[in-house]
Amino acid sequence: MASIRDVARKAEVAVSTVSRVLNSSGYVSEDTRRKVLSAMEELDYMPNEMARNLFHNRTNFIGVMVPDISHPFFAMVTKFIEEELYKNGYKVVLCNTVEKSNREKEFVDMLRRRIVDGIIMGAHSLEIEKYRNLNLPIVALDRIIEGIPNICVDHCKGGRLAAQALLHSGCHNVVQIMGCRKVHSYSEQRHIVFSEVMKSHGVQVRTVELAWNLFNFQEYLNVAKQVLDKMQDIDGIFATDQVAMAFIRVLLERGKRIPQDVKVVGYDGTSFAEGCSPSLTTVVQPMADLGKTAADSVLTLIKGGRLESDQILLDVELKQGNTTL
Amino acid sequence: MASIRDVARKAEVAVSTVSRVLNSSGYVSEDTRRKVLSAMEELDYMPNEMARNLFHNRTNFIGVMVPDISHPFFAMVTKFIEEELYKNGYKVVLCNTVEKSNREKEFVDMLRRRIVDGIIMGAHSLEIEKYRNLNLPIVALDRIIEGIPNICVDHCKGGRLAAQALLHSGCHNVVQIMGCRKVHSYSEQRHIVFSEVMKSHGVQVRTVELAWNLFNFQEYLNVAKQVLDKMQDIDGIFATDQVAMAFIRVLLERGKRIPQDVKVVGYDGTSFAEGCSPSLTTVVQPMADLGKTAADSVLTLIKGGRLESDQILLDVELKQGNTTL
DNA sequence: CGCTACATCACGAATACTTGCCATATTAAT
DNA sequence: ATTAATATGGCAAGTATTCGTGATGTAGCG
Repeated sequence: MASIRDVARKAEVAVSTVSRVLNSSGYVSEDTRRKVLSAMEELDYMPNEMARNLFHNRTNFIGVMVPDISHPFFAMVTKFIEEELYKNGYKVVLCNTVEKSNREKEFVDMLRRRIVDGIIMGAHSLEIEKYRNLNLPIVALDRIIEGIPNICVDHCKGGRLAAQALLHSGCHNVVQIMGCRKVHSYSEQRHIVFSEVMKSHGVQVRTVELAWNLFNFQEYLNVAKQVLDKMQDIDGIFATDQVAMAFIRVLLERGKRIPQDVKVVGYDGTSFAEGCSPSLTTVVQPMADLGKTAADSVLTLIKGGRLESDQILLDVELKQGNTTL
Repeated sequence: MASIRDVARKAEVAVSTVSRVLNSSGYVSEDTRRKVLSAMEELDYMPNEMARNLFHNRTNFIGVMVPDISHPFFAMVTKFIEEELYKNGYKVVLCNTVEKSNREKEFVDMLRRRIVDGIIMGAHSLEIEKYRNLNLPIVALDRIIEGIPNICVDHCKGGRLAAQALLHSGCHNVVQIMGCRKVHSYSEQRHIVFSEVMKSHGVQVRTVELAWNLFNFQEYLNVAKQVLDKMQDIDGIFATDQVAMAFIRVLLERGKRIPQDVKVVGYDGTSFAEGCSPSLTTVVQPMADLGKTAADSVLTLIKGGRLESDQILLDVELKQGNTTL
């Protein structure tokens, strides 16, 4: 493929002149300009971005790390991240981490090897110590890593909203399904608050913890069956949308009526929740905002700026569906 | 950050020696080797990948273009693409195209600017002419572009399977919802075959075409309402999972029983189909295979190899749910 | 012991490609 | 003629790799 040198040769000018035409910088006569432009066209020249990047010491890539891109929540957030980054001239390098814990370290190394300019860390990790206090353009998505700014969702409010929804619906005996505790996510908060609120109203709460890195609907169905086998008397369920859907399916199969017999509140607000029948009452996370804010934050860090706060907290809302009263 | 020069200086050897240690090539005495290694450690040196790439003229990036990463089908396929590429030392650059038709051209330009080594084109396009016969490492995912190899799904069989499912359930009057015809996708075939099979059995088929780039559940609900308003007598529906879900929701809201009154067959086999209640009978696309094959195909092209065929056709299966008899 | 031949090791220069700064050259205006 | 503005060229920087070449060291043979 043609290089800037080939263009220069063809247009009979110096390489630097071609560069000037390319970047519309400095002085170039209209005549030369045309010559260069037509040489470019003839040779079908495209500037080599790698050489450019080497010079500028940037890549315009941002690494986005998620546990599972096929999970609706992460897919949606990633979509908004991509959109915002694209608007700012950056591209997304995608990385799935499920069941590959060492990839997180690799990913941070990508930053140090100048493969990406920044990282949005939306993944769950078991070895956060590895990249503490790196002081590189990294932001965490809904996770707490010491020394790394995070964009989180107000899970306390989320837990409270979920609790209130089930309380209003008259639940007395509920179960909540939470992610693996080993994952240092701020989202644990919602289960703590949920529990507190429920208990303060005299409602019995049982908590079931999922295994690490579980993102598979069949597994969710198994969990639902096990839980419902063990706890036949529950009248309320709080879990992420997908897990909630699995419970609904098992409950309906067992002849329970929703919401009359059992109430269900989801968490996430993915299209899952609106797509199903009955539609799920769920705590909606601000995925668009989350994505945009995360993107803007890394960009700020890359530009050498500082974030206003080390923790940005975004709001959640309850979306009423037909699984609660 | 430290460069190879800094390491060389510190270890008191030539830059090229450091390079040899780095790449374990050529002769390096054990002594020198140790010196270099410890200098690297001390300086926390990481080779600059950009410079490497410039020299080798490769980036180890593959562009993956999808209309909407938040759509479960594309999210799932992307996941498998990423997995396979990762195994082969490549990384995914993600690009969403919905409502940005010029991005496809930009994306192909990325190839020519050496930003990515290859492209998997899973997007719908209105201007395929732009990158016909480019002879670059591009493969199309379930789309037909002249001169570009494609990995497709046997939509003929898919259409037949869907038709048979509705026939077996005793439908007499069905509607199928198809994507925008402007999108040159091989998936049109399923609707043609579906129609043929149904008609050959004396079943009336009506076809509704969606607008271009429609990936939003609310819109699907609107379409479902409109269609059901207009065609009150239909007893069978064939559409992609998400659209099918919208129909189910509207049907249930209107007091119809599924599958007694209306049968529904989906297409895709995303987790949507298994997550909902009633579970959807659907034609399952081989998403894992699709992703892996697409990834392997670009890699073959990048290595200068040739694909066995310009069209690779993957199999589909019917997954029986509770929306047909 | 000394010389040749070969293996081993290290280095400099060239390469990849673009950009930015400095220097030089040309033209026009005062 | 001097200054300013315009136009172009040349070279270095940015970093890692590879190749050719020179410099050692070692072994074998006469």
